[in-house]
Amino acid sequence: MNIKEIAKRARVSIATVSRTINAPHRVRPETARRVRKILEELDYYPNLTARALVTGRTNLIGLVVPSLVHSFFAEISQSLSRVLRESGYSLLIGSSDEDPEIERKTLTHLLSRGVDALVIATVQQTKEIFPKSVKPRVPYVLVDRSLNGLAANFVGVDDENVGFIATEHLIEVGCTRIAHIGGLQISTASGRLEGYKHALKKHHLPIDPDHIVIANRMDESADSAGYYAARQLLGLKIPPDAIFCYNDPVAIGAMRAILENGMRIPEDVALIGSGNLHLDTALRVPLSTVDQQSDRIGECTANLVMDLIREERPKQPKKILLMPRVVGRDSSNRSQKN
Amino acid sequence: MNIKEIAKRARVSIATVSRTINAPHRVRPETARRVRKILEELDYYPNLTARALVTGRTNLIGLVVPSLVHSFFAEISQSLSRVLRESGYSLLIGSSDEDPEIERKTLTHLLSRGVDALVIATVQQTKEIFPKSVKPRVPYVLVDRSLNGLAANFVGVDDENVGFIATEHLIEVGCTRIAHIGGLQISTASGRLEGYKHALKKHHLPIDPDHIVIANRMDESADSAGYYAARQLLGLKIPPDAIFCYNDPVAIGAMRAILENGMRIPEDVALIGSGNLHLDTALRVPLSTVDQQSDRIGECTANLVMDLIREERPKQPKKILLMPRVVGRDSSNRSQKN
DNA sequence: TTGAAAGCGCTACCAT
DNA sequence: ATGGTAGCGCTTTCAA
Repeated sequence: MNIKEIAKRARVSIATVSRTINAPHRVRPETARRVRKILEELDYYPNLTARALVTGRTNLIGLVVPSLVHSFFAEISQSLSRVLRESGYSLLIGSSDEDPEIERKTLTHLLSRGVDALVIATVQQTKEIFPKSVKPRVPYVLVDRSLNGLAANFVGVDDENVGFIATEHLIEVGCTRIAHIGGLQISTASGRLEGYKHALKKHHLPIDPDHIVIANRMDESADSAGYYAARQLLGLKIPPDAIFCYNDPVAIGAMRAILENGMRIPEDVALIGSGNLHLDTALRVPLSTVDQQSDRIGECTANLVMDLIREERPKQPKKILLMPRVVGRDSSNRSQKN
Repeated sequence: MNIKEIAKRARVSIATVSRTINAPHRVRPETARRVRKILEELDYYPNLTARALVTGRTNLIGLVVPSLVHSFFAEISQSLSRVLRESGYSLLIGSSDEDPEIERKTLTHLLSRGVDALVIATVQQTKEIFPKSVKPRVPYVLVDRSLNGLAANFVGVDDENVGFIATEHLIEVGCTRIAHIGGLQISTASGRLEGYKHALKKHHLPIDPDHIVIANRMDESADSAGYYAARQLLGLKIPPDAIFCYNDPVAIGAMRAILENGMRIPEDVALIGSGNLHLDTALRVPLSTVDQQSDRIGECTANLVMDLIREERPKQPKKILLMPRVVGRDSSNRSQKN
């Protein structure tokens, strides 16, 4: 069923059918009505592939995330998807499985598909996120993770701030030997580490290199990475009395290690993560965390993306920083003790 | 950058360029080499929209899930995405937000986009999942939830079996007053309910209507639905000593209600859910569950979908049933007591 | 082995 | 207000 068939049945030209669909005001009401009737009778839906080919716009937005299973990215995808859908866009989702190589291939593929814009939570660490000379002809937005020295559109939180308020929170509840389980070398990890150090300095607490451990994975298995990192910390001669974890999955692994070790949370070791996942409250010990407004990230990104598409010529990249916020729960609740 | 430009620079016709890309054996090796060189120099990637228009195949698979945030569907999406990507397909994902109306619109939209096949975890309850007379011209596969009386391709678990083995597990650990918090009127919910009853009958336990409560939501907020349903059960004169929950999110809510009520799990009330979510082990009480092999669902679906696309003429619909399996954890571990 | 050309379904321009 | 038609970038005959 195509526009030609409709035209034949309605005894008008295909141009008129097209206008009835896309610019009804340019068709005589009576004609439009007749065409519309046929359209409905035959349950016609335009072939969006053909439309895309001629207009040069697919109404497709490409999204690349490290993992769909990680709630944080799932939440972003969900809200992004909702807002875009309401404006007639569809989401072409690719998971990079935390692999830079897959991410690059996926980006190339999405570009080849003609997406109107790209949204990327990158796992790459270099500025050249696109394969050499694959200059994206479309606007793109980085979410959650930014890239040092790359002036790109960005939506996320200020990670140094995340690290700072999380650490300061632990200090405020009375902890003094605060460790950090960090992530790999990406912006979010280094930002949070900086914030952590910054908070310690401000409160005149020493920065002990032994108290900083890097978890070697941050995807679904961040859990076990957090577990081993925490064990390492607990094995120190003077173990920490608090741990700020890179994110909630890491914190969940750390929680397991601490409890297995016969220690109590928060009495012996207080714990805070980041991301504010849905299930945080249902955990062994309800987990304190830093809320990163994942929904808002999705919404803001959707709106930014649509703005970018509408723009004629690329403007100055926009950075949208959302405010992180500490959500205190049992895992850091030492108020009774201090 | 298009095929025409390549042809000009390589001093061949566009047909030859096309053949070099799609059927190299039909081009003289020397010519092919020359063309390929230009292709690489200019970093050419074919316009897949144009290709789709002429071939009639987009290499796009549409996926509609009730929610991306629900880990179970996220896991399916992830594995589906991986397998399809490896075969050159992309996933066009739409979340229906548990709303049948949005689901129908999304389906129409995806069809309009020309997806080669559809994968649907439907929230609809009638056989007519497609809007009236929008006859899908493409194969589709239902996952997780089937539809009574609709002979469609299906991949999922045998839900009656899920209910049966979950309930029997509770019986085996010594529970006798076993309640069920069920889901809304979809196949998975009614299947599990049947299995629950079946197990009770087999073991000569009474089926008490008061012990069957229906949670009115099953998405992210299934948590709170489970909470209220459990409170209702705990308020009975003789409260149950075990609850089989429709799924893990519901069980998590029930867990909260039980603990808040000052009762112990599993000593006072044993608990089992379904879905085997990643975080089950990290919960307040590690949750017993029924594993539904979400990864395998994704993989099987991907393979089935590709088979269906390759088929010339639609064959008999295929039903792929995976074996559910009880995963016993603390929440039902009453072995010491019995 | 290669090239010319039709045509996928649609939009957009120009003409009427 | 409507129709004719070029052409988006590609694949696929058919001819040479």
